[in-house]
Amino acid sequence: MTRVLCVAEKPSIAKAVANHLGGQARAEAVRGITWVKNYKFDFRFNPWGQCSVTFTCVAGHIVAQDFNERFKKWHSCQPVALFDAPIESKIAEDKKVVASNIEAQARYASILFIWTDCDREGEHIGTEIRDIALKANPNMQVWRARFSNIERAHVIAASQNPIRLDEAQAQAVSARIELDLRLGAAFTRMQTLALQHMIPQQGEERGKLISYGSCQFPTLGFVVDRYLRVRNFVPEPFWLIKVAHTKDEIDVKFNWRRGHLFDRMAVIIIFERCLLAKSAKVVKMAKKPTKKWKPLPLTTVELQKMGSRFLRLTSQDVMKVAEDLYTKGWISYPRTETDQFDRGMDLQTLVGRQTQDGRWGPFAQNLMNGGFQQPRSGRNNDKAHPPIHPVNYVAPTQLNDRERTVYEFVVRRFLACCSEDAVGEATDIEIDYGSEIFHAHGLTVIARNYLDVYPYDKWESSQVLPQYTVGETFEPTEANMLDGQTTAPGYLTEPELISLMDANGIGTDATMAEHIAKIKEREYVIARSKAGGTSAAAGGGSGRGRGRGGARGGRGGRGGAVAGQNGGGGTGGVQEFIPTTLGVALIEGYDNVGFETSLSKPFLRKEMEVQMKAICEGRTTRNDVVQQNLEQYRAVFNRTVQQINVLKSAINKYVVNANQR
DNA sequence: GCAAGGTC
Repeated sequence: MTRVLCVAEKPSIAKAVANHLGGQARAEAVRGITWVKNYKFDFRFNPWGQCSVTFTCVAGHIVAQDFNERFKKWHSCQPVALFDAPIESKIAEDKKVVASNIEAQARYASILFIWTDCDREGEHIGTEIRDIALKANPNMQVWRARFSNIERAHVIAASQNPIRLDEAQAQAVSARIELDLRLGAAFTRMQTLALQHMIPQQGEERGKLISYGSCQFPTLGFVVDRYLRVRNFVPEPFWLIKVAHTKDEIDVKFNWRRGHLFDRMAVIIIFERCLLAKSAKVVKMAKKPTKKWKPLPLTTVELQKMGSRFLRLTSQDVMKVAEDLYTKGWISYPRTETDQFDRGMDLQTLVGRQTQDGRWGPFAQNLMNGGFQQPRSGRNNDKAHPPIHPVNYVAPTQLNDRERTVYEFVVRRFLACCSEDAVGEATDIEIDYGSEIFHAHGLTVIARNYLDVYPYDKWESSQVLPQYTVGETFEPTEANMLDGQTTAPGYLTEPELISLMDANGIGTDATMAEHIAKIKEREYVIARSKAGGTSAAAGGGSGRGRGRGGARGGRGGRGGAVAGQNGGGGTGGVQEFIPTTLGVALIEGYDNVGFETSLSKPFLRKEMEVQMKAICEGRTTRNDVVQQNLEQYRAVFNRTVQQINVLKSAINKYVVNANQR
């Protein structure tokens, strides 16, 4: 019988697929690792006939790249040499057993069938698996499965239609790996060696590590950018007009269509015109049905944002907890970009499992009794994993505090997705008063629907507005000219930072939390709990003043010290980030080295993403991209070394001065 | 003593 070796990217996929293909596949243990199993079964693949199958897995990348011995030691060479020092590939230390398992299994098989995730990294991991297998058995045929979820029929279809590895995608990843390694190591060594003697440190033998990474730096850049905007903020006065009218014993407040103006004289003139007009005329009275849409299916990025906003956990903690819940089988795979459920997925069964709960059971039961609605579909599909959803029911007593809050959130979100939009009635009234338009808006919530199970969204009825008719005139009870001023934005919060990283392609859903943790660890930023923290279910953004002034903010924070030393953070509300003196100095230093795009800006990472796509589409090659980027960064590198005093003076300005005080 | 990416 033909022997086929199947290899998935992770244990969960191997197990799920093996069981779909092989019924209850026999799981053989692998010496030295508990989490890899070799599943054995017979299966008929159309192209190859009846086969004896071994289904195993790796766990992400198996091959690691590093500089060779001669360049590994920090003082063995100039940092700039790392731009072209030889790089070696070898089996990662902690993956040796995984690799030898593949070698051993490959010796008995004539076909290698790769089941890594269908994304770029998965394609590269596929080539790693192939290289290891072919070394042990050069005669193997190599195939790959194309699948986008682990639903039974889909998996079986994939098993019958093997395709080839996509070499271009693997090459794109290979370019990323080389660039991240060379640039990360070169800049990290260079700036650490040049600057660390200026940074005070306590106790440690070696000076502080001042790392550079293509994701760390833009992440820090976002924090510093916001910080400078807060510091440089200049409040700006504005003026506005408010009108009130009492009808049917209801006090109606009308807001000015223009919002507010920054010109006092203009407002005075307009206000006088209003007063002269004496009476106001109703120009619009509309009642119309309105909805608050239920949330989209849950992605990783959204989970992290909601976690740091409502669950009082950092993004890294949310991910850690979600991993645990996944490993224990309570929720689905927590790393996904997909916000649409597959049409074929049996969601009702999953809803049914939640009916036994004391908190949301009745709501779930209601969905089972006919209230179920297909979830909305977002625009993203990573073709590898469904949105995050509860898989099995687990009682709260079986979980620790953090697990309980994350599980509760995942379940409530899922039930909300399977429920109905909230329904309300909006009332809009517009009046003309002295040729100015003022409006009042009212909302009556008619059916809360999904809101009953999803307390993280707020939608409340406002005061009931009285009945007006178009054309009706009245004399306002009150008309006032008020003043105010724009207020500074707050420091960058964790959900805001995650949104920025996501929008700019900094890191992946699985790594964003790590980058945030890293800039904390490097002491580029400190996190603290935002005063007046967000209660478990407060609304989204606080409606802080968003006047013209808010958009200002050039560069160059006057004055030295930035953040205090007590970086507690942890309990309380949302985390907000404040750069340390070191963090500000690094960003300002690189901005002042004055290369067209500073290392602190997200453009470079975006550009790399664009080039990776070009490799995938065959418009360029791996080597061209690597060479061209190295050349470009080498210019920045050389210029930075030449002008190292620019960086040093930024460090002086912030760090040294701050410590003298 | 460097990075970012995968996952356990």
